[in-house]
Amino acid sequence: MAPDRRKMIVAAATKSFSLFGYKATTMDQVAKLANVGKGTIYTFFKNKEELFEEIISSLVKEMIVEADSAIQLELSFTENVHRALYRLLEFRSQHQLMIKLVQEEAEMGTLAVSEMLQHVENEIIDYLKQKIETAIAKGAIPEANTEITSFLLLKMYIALVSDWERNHAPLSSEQIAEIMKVFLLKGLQK
Amino acid sequence: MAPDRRKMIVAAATKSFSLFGYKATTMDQVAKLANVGKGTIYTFFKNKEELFEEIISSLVKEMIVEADSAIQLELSFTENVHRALYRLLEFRSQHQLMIKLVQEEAEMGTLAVSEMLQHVENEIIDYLKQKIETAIAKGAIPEANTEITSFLLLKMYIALVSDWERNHAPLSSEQIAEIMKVFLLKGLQK
DNA sequence: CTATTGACTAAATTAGTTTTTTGGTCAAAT
DNA sequence: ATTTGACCAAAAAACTAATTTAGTCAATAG
Repeated sequence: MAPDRRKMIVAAATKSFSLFGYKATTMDQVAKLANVGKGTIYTFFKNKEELFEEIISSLVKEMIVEADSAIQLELSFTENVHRALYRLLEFRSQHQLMIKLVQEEAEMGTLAVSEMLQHVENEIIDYLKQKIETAIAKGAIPEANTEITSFLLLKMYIALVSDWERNHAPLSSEQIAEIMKVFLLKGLQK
Repeated sequence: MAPDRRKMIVAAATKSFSLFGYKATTMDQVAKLANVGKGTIYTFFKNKEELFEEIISSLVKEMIVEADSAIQLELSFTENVHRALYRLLEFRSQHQLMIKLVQEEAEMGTLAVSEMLQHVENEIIDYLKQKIETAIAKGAIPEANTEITSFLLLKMYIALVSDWERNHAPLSSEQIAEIMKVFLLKGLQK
């Protein structure tokens, strides 16, 4: 049974990116961790960035599985939006690789990392967009610009979960759900 | 009529900060621009940062005057929130000093500048908070956590006006007003 | 006397140079 | 047909020297 070199490489790179970040991970290190010659990496991946892309791509798939598993058909659309988003942001704050990448972007501003995080954000927005389109088709919510709506939903969520904590004590899931309800359901108008 | 040295210094520093940013402005330069010996600056201000603070403090006052002038009593609360916020973000994108500081934060990450922009943001949130409290007292909108609500309102606005433009064509004032209405007034629920 | 100044200094920043590291290649080995 | 690691150019880091700058304070001016 020959070891699957490709998988070893991806596993090693994932581990190293999670531990040290993108920039501080060297291809020599990945090769050593994967018990593989450095050249072998380049038979599977064009370069470091493509290896990174593959890993992020898997990560996004994982996230979507997570979000989907949070959705329950018997609940309302609004409730499910909250549940899916909350699961996604929990994922972001609990997965070692995501934590490291967010940190690397903040501290060093590594370009490849910024691009990749932007990409992840866009994927999440696309995911939300699809859910919103389905809800509109089913007549569950009124028509709207789905691109802007999904964009704004995510931004609101990030504001509540991450930005808020810069100056205040973190909000509980229940508090966030309550706030979302005010904005999504009733609006501020009496 | 002795020239008011303090005013000359503040004027010179404002000009230089607007033109070159915080870091690239030297105290020698400010002194020369203000036709004043460098030591004189330090009889009025403890250090460079305190001089900066005074200028930002004036800026915030200007912004509040701007926002207030956008408010019209005969319009609805929601409409006025939109008008005031729009005026504030217009201010940010049109005032030379603000433009320069936002740019300096993005490009160089100057700490003193980041702190000052955070301070400006907090002042805006405080301003919104007062308006919301008044509206609640008048019974115009339902009760809510005013701290979170004002925070979220600003974040939504910045998302629509600034973040959106990273990947899309800018939204017009009318479009933004429409989106705000959906979220503040009606919610997404049918 | 008080208010103002600019030469002065310690500390920080920048510029220039050398050394080390790193992504990627490819001839040799398996 | 795969895999490898010595090798290379280019990028990054480390180091140093030279310059700049915030802030001080003894001398000066009014």
